Order: sequence, then C-alpha cells, then structure tokens
Amino acid sequence: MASPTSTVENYLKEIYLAQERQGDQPVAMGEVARSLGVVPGTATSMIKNLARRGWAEYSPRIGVRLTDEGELVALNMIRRHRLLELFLVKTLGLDWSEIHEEAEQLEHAVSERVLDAMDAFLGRPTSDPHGDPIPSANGKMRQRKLVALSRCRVGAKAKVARITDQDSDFLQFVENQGLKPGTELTVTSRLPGADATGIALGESAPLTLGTRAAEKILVEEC
Amino acid sequence: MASPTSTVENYLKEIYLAQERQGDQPVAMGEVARSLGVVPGTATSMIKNLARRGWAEYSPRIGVRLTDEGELVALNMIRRHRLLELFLVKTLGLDWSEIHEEAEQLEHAVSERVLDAMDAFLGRPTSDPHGDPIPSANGKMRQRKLVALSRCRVGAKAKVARITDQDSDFLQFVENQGLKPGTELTVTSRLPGADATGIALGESAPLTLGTRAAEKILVEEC
DNA sequence: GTCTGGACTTTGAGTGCCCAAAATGACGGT
DNA sequence: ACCGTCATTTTGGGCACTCAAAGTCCAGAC
Ligand SMILES: [Mn+2]
Ligand SMILES: [Mn+2]
Ligand SMILES: [Mn+2]
Ligand SMILES: [Mn+2]
Repeated sequence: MASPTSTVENYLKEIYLAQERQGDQPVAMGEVARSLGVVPGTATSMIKNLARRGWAEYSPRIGVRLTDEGELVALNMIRRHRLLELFLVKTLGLDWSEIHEEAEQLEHAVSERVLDAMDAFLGRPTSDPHGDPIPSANGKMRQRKLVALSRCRVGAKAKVARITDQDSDFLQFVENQGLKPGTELTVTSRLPGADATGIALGESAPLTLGTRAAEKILVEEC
Repeated sequence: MASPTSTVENYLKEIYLAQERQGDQPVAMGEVARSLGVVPGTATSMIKNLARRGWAEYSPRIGVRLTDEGELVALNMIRRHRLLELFLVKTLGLDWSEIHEEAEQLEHAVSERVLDAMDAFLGRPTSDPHGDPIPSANGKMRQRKLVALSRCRVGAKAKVARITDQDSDFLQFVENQGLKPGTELTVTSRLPGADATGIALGESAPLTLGTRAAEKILVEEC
C-alpha cells in the first residue's frame, strides 16, 4: 500500500522483466541479486519486504513472483523508463546507447503529470528507441510476435523491430551498422558451421553477424 | 569530496538561498530546519556533516556558511532547478504554479549531459519562469538590479521581471491577473494609509495590490 | 547579578538499505 | 545412506537520515 521507495521500484521492475524472460517462472534470489547488483542476502531480505507489503509472493528456496499489485507498479515503472528513453532520444537528441542509465534515475523522479505531458508531446508512442513496447497508463503492454534474425530463412526480407540487449557497446555497434529498429534488410546467407548469418542492407556492403548477435536482433515476421 | 547525496544537495541549495536572502549572514539552524522541513536537531547534525565534508563552516549557536566548494554545488543545483522549471513550462506546457515541486525532485536525477541538452534546446536561457536568474554552468549568476513594485513612484511605467514567492496560490493569482514576468504596467496610485499600490495593465481594468503582494513583484527600473 | 524564554545541541532510538561471513538446505553423485 | 557443492538464508554490523525529548546556553528583562 504505502508508496514504494525507489529501491522497491527497481526491484519490482527487475523482477517483472526477469519473470518475462523466463516465461513467468518464479525468479530465483540469485537472479534478483544479479539484476539489482546486490549481494544475495540483500535480495532475500528485500524480497521478504516486498512480500510483507503485498507486492510479491516469496517461496523460500524457490523464488519470487509479483502479485497483481506488484505487476502494476512494475509496469508503471517500465512505462516511465521507456517513455523517458524515447524522450531523451527524440526530443533532446541524446545517443540511444547512453540513455538507459539516465532513464534508470529519472524514472523515479518524474511525476505522473510530467510523464503524461511527455507522453502527449511524443504523440502517445507504443515503443521505445530499442523497440521495446511501452505499457499504457493502465498497465497494458502490447506484445508483438517477433522473430530473432538468427532464425530467419535465407532470402527473407525483414524489418528490424527490437534490440534485446541494453549493453552500450552492442548498441553502438548496431547503430554503426545501421541496424536500428525500422531498418529493412535481406538475409543473404546462413553458415551454421561458422555460426553466422549474412545480411544485406539497402546500399551498403553485406554484413555477417555471429549467432550471439543475430539472436539479439528481433525482426517482424520473415 | 565524495559526491553529495540528494539530501546534501538540498541542504546546500537552501543554505545558499537563505544566505542570499540575508545578505551573506551565517544562516541559523532554525532557518535551515524550516527551509528543509526537518526538526532543528536534524539540521544541527546534518550541518556538522556538511562542515566535516568541507562544504560548509559551522559556528555553534551562530550558524552556517557555505565554503567555496559548497557554493559551487549549490549554484549547480540552482541551475538545475531553474532550467528544469523553464523546460517544464516552455517545452512540456506545465502550469508555472505547479512546477516547483517537480523540479525539486528532478534536479537530483538529471545528469550533466541531459541538463546540457535541455539548456541547448532552450537556447541557453538566463532566467526561469519566475524571473529567477539561471546560473551558468561554471557557477556565475547574473544579478539584475530590480525594484519592488511597492517602491515605484506613481506614474512610472514598469516591466515585471521577477516574482519572489514560490507559493502556488500567489503564483496562480499573479497568473490570473496577467502579471507574469515580461508584462508591462503603469503605477497609477499609492495609498500608504490603505497599504496599497494601484496599477494598470494594457487593456484590463486597473488593479490594486496590498504592499505584502507588491513587495514580491520585482520590476526593471521604474 | 539573577532569571527566564526561546534557540540550539545532545542523546537515544528507529527506518531503509546495504555488505560480509557463517549457517543451512537441497540436489545429484556415489 | 552419505558427501560435496552451491544457492540461499541468517546473523551481525554499518551508513545516511530522521524524530522526540532532555539538556544547555544566551540575550535581554528585571
Ligand atoms: Mn531505476
Ligand atoms: Mn529501452
Ligand atoms: Mn530537491
Ligand atoms: Mn523558479
């Protein structure tokens, strides 16, 4: 009930994202600790707190799951985070590989009023600069069905829709190669032996991606 | 040395503003406590902290003064606060009477990078929506010499330059009467007995202000 | 010179969050 | 059944900030 501190907001958000990654499995304490950058004991005691306050269910030695109330807070934080990222890129012209940390702080400081003003200013967008969907104000998040570039058949035309890795070096690489969400490309080859996918963009020279990388680039049906 | 927490940032900013109000006198603990909304004992112990960490000088039973280093932090916070206020009003269209609290939170969350992007976006402005001067990135603050409306002679033409009261009700009144910074007006009467100043704006009906109010409205020379 | 009210300081305690390190539990291999 | 491993939990302690309430000081009144 009592409004969450910014630490709690971070926990709820990261638990939600971990749950999403794992297909709704309870999230282990180790995973929580890693996501939040704390020691496992800290995670355990914070999770007990979240449970006591009604945001999560805690099963010792199994993991945490958010309650409906917890999910609502988490989705609101994700909304804030992603709207802020988009705002920083589109309005203030910041580099999309550097905005994650900024949003990580700002998400706790913007009021609902400011957030809504930004949302309106941006024209009620539905995805952020990385292609991540932005939940609506009442906590609904559209899920597009996307495919990893690594799974597209050779010859397919595809449009980059989402980059599932916030690492700044990787994002910079994606940017340099012109692979940001929205870009159209053709899959030109697949070399399972070499663990690679070849692609071609409009003009520029063809490009080869390792499977590691091609898995992190999601495209609309191909 | 170690970077200030947001609590410390608030203390330094409020001490700076109090010092400014009092012509550089040391600021009493009671004043610090009132400005920060804490109990006096809390102020005393926090001030000792600031002193130990090199941001202030503390004379027991006298008051605090910022060191040069403390002033630099304070001016940076004031810069952040005022730039944010302007951004919220000019870019996001928020009501100027409601932005103070928003900026109070955001000032601790925006990075130097985001701040500079906003500054550029706004065209390197020199004053905020209330007419308060915005310190430069290196901590210089232009001081205009302004006069209280309550001290203008009858017949003078004057231009509103600054409103020295962040109270939301007062700001709303100022807004409703069309007295925001930039407005030009004429002083039509002074009634010391009635403790009032009469003014006329362009079209609208003449208006009478109590001295209380007229003191909080600063104008360019008159 | 003594008193006294009000400002200030000190003390003791609490909250929220964190870590280090010791204790515990569970699970697969033997 | 017994071990060892490794994740997890517990314990004890620390830091930053806060309040309540008791103690101290001082300026001005007398
Ligand atoms: Mn965050
Ligand atoms: Mn994103
Ligand atoms: Mn603040
Ligand atoms: Mn202002």
